[in-house]
Amino acid sequence: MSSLRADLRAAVEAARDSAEAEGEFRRQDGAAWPPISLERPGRPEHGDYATNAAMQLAPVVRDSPMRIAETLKRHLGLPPGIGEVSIAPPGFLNMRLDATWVAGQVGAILEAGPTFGGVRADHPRKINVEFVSANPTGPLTVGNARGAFVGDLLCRVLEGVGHEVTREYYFNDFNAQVLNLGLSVQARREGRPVPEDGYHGDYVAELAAAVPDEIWAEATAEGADVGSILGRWASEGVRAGIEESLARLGVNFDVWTSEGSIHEQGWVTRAIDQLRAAGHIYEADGATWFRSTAFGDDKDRVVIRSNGQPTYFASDLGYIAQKFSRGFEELIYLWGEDHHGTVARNRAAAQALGFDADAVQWMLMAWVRFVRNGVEIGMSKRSGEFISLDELLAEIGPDAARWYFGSRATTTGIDLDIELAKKQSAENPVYYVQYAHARCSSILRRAADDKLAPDTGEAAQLLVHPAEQALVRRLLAMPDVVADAAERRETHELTHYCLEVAQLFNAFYRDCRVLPDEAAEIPLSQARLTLTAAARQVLANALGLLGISAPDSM
RNA sequence: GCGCCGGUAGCUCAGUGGAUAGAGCGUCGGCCUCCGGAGCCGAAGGUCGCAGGUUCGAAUCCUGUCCGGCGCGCCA
Repeated sequence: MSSLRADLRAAVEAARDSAEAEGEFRRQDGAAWPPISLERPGRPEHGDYATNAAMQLAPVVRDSPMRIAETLKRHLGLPPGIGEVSIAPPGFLNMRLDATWVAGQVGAILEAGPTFGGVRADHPRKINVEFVSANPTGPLTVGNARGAFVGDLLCRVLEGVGHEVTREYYFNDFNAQVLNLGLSVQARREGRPVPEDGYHGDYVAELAAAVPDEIWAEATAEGADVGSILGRWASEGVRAGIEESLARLGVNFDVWTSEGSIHEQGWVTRAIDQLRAAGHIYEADGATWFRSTAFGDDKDRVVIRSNGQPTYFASDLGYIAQKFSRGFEELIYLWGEDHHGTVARNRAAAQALGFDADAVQWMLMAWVRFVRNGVEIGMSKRSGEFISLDELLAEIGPDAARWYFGSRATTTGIDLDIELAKKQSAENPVYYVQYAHARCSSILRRAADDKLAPDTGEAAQLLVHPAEQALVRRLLAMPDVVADAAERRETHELTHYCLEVAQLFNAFYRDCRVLPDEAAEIPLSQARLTLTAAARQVLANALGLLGISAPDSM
C-alpha cells in the first residue's frame, strides 16, 4: 500500500527538479535542497494537503515565495487523486483531493482489509526491542506498566510497517538485590523480622511459605549460601509471575535474557578482551577501566572492581555484543528516565566494540508519579509500598490502561491519581472508539439480515455528502499516521487518530441514513454500507495496533 | 554546581518553524416518532512559566531565568 502523502512529496520534488532543469530555479552554489514537508492543514478551506516548499526554497533560489509557488504549480505532475492545487500567501501550495477519487478509495480500503494502514518500510529491518526489564525482586508495579504498554505498542507499530521485531526482557539473577530477596525470604520463613535493607512486601511472606522442602534443605545445609540459593529460587518464581502478569496484559516477550547467562556464555570477558586489544582498557586503583571518555562519555567507567567482581556495566558491554551477534540490524532500549545517565557510556561501548552507534537507540521514558488523594505513593518494592500492576488492571481493565499510557508522549511525565483513574476509567475515550466500532458492526448485521451487502463498485461514487467525504479522507490517512509513528518512535498519535475516525463516523451516522427505507435507496445504501465496513475495518486495524479489543457489541 | 526531560484551557494531555493553538474529561445549555443516547449539537474557558533573540512567520529554534522531575558510585 503506497502512501498518498509520499506520492505528493515525490511530485513536489519532481516539480522542483523540473523547474531547475529548465533553468527557472537557480540554486546557490552547493546549496542543498531543503526537505519537502507535507502537512494536513488545520482549516478545510486550505485543502487536504499543503506544502510550504516555496517558502523553504526561497532563500535557496533567491526568489519570492509566491513566484516560486507559481513555478512549482506549473511543473507539478499530480498523482491521481488530486483535484485542485491553489496558492495562498505567503506561498503555500494547497492541494485538494478529488471527491470522485476519494469515494472510489473506499473499496480499496476494504480490499486491503486487515493490512490497510500498514506501509511497507523502505528497508525492513530486524529490530530488537528491550523493555520492562524490571529485576525479579517483586511483582511488577504500576510504575512498570508504562514501559510494558509503550514498549509493546512500539513493537506493534514497527511490525505494522514491516520490520521483524523481537521483544526482549533482560533481568538480573545474581546481584545483591537477589541476595537480599533470599535473605528476606529466609527471615520470613524463620519468623524473624526482615532485614532493614530487605524486601518487606506481603509477597515475600507468600514466597517464604511456598519454599519447597528440598530447596529449604539445600539452602540451610551446613556451609550453604542461604541468601543466594533462596534468592535464585525466589527470583525465578517472581520472574514467572511477572511473565504471567505481562501475558494478561497481552504483552508477550519472545526472549528472556538473564545477566548471568551473558557472563556464563563468555560475552563479558570477550568484550573486555576486545576492548583491551583495541587499547580502550586500563588498570587504575586496583580496578579495570573502560576509557569511555574517548567516545564522548564524561568520565571513564569501571568494568572490573578492585575486588575482582564485574560491574553491571560490564554486563552491558557483553550484552550489546550478544545482541548484535544474533543478527539484529537495530537495537532499541526503552528505559526509564532515571537511566539516562548510563546512555553515554553504553553508546561509547557500542562504538568502541565496533558497532554502528546509530543502529542503537536508547529511548527514555519519563516517570509516572502516582498519587492517591493528593499524596504521592512511593513505588518501592523494598519497602513493600507499591500498587501492583495486577491491582491496577483489576480496577480499570487492560483496554483503558493501554489507552491511558498509549495516548501520551514518552517524554511527558505523568501524574496519575489512582482514585481519579478508577473513577475516570468509565469515561475513558477508548470506549467511545470501541462504541463506534460496535455501532458499525450493528449496522452491518442489520444489513445482512435484510440481504444487503456492501458494494465496492460504481455505487461508491454516490458518496458525495460532506460527512461521507470527510470520513473517507481521514480513513485514507491511516498509512501516514502509522508510518510517522514508526519513524518517530512515538506512537501516541494513534489514539488521536482513532478518536478522529470515531468522531467522523458518528457524524456520518448522524447525517447519512445507511439502511434504506425504500427500494429506490438501495444503491446509495450499499455505498454507505461499504463506507461503514471500511470505517469498521480501519477502527479494528488501529485498535489492533494499540493492542485494544474491537468489540462487535458492548 | 553540572547534565537530561518537562512547564500549553479547571483537570489529564496533544500540537514534524506555518495560516484563526486543539482533544478528552469536567462545567453550563439544548436533542430520544429515526440504523445502538457508551450518542449528537452548542457555549464558556488560554499573557502556550517569564524575558530577550533568530525568522517573512515561534507554543515549536537560540540565550538567559524561574518552577518541577530525574541523573551525576568500584549500586543496579
